[in-house]
Amino acid sequence: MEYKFREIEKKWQQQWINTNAYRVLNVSEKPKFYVLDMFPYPSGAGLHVGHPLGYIASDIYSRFKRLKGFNVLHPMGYDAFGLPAEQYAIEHGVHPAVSTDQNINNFRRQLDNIGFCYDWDREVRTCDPGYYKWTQWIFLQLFNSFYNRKTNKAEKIDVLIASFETEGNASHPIPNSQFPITSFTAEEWKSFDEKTQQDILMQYRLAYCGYGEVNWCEALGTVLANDEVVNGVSERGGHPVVKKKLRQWYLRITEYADRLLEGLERIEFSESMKEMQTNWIGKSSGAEIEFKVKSENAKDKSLRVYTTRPDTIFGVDFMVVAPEHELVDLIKSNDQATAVDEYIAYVKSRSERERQAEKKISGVFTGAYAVNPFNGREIPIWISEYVLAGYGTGAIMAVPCGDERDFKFAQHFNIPITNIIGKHFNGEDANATKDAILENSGFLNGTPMREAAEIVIGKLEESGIGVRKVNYRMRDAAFSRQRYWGEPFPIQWKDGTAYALSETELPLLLPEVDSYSPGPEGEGPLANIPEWVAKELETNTMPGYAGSSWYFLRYMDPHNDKAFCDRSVSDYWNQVDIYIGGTEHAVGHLLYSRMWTKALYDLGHIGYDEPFKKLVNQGMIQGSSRFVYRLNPEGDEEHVNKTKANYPNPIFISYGIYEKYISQQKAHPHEFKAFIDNKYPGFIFTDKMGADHISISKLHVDVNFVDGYELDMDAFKKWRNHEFAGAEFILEEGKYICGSEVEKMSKTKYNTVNPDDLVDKYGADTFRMYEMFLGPVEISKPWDTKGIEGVHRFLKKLWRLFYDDLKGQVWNNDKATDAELKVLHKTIKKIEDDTERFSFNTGVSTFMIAVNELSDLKCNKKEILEQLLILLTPYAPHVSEELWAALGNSGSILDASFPKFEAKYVTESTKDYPVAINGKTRTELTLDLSITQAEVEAIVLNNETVLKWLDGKQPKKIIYVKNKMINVVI
RNA sequence: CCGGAUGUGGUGAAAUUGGUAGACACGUCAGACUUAGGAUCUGAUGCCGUAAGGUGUGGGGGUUCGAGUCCCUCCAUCCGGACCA
Repeated sequence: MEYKFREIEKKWQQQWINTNAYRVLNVSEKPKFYVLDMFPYPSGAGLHVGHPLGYIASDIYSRFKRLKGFNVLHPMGYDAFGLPAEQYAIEHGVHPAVSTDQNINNFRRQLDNIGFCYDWDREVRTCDPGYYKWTQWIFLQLFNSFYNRKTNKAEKIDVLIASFETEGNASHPIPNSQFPITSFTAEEWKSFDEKTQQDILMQYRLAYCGYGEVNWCEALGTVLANDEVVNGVSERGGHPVVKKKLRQWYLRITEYADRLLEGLERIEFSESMKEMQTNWIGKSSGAEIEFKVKSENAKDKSLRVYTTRPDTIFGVDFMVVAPEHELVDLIKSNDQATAVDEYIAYVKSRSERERQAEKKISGVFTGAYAVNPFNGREIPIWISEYVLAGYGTGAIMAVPCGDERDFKFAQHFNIPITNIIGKHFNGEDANATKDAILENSGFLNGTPMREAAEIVIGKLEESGIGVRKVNYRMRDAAFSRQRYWGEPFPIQWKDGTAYALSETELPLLLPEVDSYSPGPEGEGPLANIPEWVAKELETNTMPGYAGSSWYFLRYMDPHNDKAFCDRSVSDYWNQVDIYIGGTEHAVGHLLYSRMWTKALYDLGHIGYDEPFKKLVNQGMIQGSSRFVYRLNPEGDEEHVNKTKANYPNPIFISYGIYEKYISQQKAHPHEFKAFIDNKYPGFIFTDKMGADHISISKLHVDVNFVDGYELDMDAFKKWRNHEFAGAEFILEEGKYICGSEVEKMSKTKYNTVNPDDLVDKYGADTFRMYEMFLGPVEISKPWDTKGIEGVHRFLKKLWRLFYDDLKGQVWNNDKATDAELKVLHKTIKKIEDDTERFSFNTGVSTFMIAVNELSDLKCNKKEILEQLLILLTPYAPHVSEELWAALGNSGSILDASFPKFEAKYVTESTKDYPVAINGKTRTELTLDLSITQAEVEAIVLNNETVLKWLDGKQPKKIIYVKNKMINVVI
């Protein structure tokens, strides 16, 4: 009987649907376990072999945990709002909901093909009103909350209002220093009109509306978050991005900066992932110092700077302010006014990209001076674009002997440099050391730098000219898009003030629109709908990460229409035990989800403040592209036409020949000409100067008709509507060999491999095991289908332990021998270890070894095979289920329990152990591990070879290593 | 420039706490069965050497009876952040 994987897999997939085999209940006697995949954005391109890698890993782990007796939550859904569907709508006029739906159906079909154990009853789609109702609801929780710095958590805005009514804002100063009102009493609060009160409250809300510089992408017609902008262009599409002031919604994630940092210590993320988040948050501590300004045009002004190195205060040789700094216009001297204006005009003319790309030193002196508060020294104030308006105070104190950029600036403009670090400064490079003893530093002379910072901060605070200050690089997260395909904000405007809709009005449905193009003045498409605008509803929509910041909670209680997730349910499922996905979400999704979880926790809606206990990053599967090399006619027009007439068919040369004659390092055009002239006389043109004109195009060829590197020439001729039907090939050793390169897997590079094709050819079980067999889940690697045969052979070999092609059923009820039991129990132990530590590649190997050994032993015993199948279930569920039933078991193997290994079969009792002498030469002794240490010594010391080596000397010591090796030291 | 990770055969990779490096598979070679083989099975396969033997985990150094594994240093590759004061 043959292994008919197609029939088997179809049959069991249907059976699992019929029996609801993967239904998970929220009530169980068993301990819970939550395994989560990062849900996909359903793109039109469908799945390629790279996508399921993480899904297969999580599927294996879920099934394993189920066998181990856990109630496992393992859901799947779709991150369905987002730009590509909207772009598609603009270009093709198809409603995003329609194209998204189609894409989801296709994804689902592809996923089902592979045999995943998702509980599809729990599927979520972020674009579903039943889902985004709760996204809007959570937004309202954020809108109606503020961050109480006293209690260090989010609280209801009512708490804040009550506090204002009794004591003004003394306990809760306004976080935004730019806001015109700074402090007020209870009476003043009560006297404010409604609009003023609302404006003030907006300064505190966790989700708030404000004006700010945003990353505006003209091509996409929308605002992008910082992490969606890469090197000055949009992450998606690579369009230029500029800064623009717009009314925007924000999340006050900066209030959570410290807790986001602290939380990293409690969760299992990879070092690099933690590092990325830490960098993104960018916490630094230092001081803000106020310098009095001496300027002919401005009196009583002072310049506030932020520094992490207050210990270098005596090394300040100049000050630098950002070109956008508010003081610039006030303090510029009459002499310098023209130069300053010119410089600012120059800076404005430069785009963000130019500023990033060419970092040349530029700047201008303002003509004003700042006064060092400790020694009264007058320090020139400069303007330069290397100081950023958005960070700190937009002004710095420059210490050229200790800071590279300051040093270069001083050098460039010939500003004298004060050395406060003695021999640590060589006059040629700045030295940012903290180990120096301070010199030229007034009262700090002789003080180690590490101690000086504290002393300076103390003095500053004492005299009121500065404060200790912690700064973060992270900005509040922009939370609105001028787009259609996203969640509408449950916000209504009245007289320029935003009000929350009541919860009973949710979901606020996304309306139909006639056109997906932007509304007036950079507003979203919703601004084109008269009824929407008449009701003064917010015309922005939420960004892609809104729905994905909490989806892991919805899976727990997906059909609840009373709450986003019942508290008792989230208490049961608790944190995601293991979360699997790519590294690309390091500073986006993973940070936002953590913040939302913390906010929901603060407000009492869930019982934990970190969503993911452990994160596993799956590697990317790259494409391994294949190339063919086409010889093009080249030379003067006459020659080209002649060649085209003589040789109308495209000519392709094999990679080896291309390598030999053409590839850049070793081009031999003359030899190549001679070679080609043999077959195609006159093809290559040699001009009067004797130069050979050779033109070769390197073309991507579909990897699906290249076997390894060898091109299937017939398939190639039929490719792309017979575009190359008449192709001629110059072969090497009778074959056409393709060139190769590792690139991103993409349709345009013809290097995608569709899982459907592989499942069709080898079966889902083979496909699953092969993806795991490729290597560790975390490692990125190019796809190579070559080895899949080996895994397929393994499953066929397994099958033959049960069925013989001729004899039919061969398994029997004989009693297993010790040798057979040993194979089984060794395998149980190894599979348990491998699977538990996510080493699925060695897991697959372990099965191969087991089946090889059982084949060698000719073991067809049910007693052994049955247990082996249970182990195999997570990896190859279909074939396990089939053979499990064949052995006469009535229930599903999914409900079996993972076998326990018996120690006596795993630790061997007798074996030949090597004896090392001085760790070098080895000889063999047969020992029984049950004997005592003294007996071992006696045997070792009476061993002939050892005696010879000892040569009458006493051994210094005998070392026992792990019951495995014994080392005699002479 | 800073930070993180990784370097093991022709290839993907094992080696879980420092203990016989290269498991398992691909590929290659040889053989068996076969009209045939892109089916199946058996054997060989790190490198040098006919062999005995030597040598070998990016290079150099160190700790240890013993190092792929630990420490120092250099090199290479990949990823991330880059004017953040």
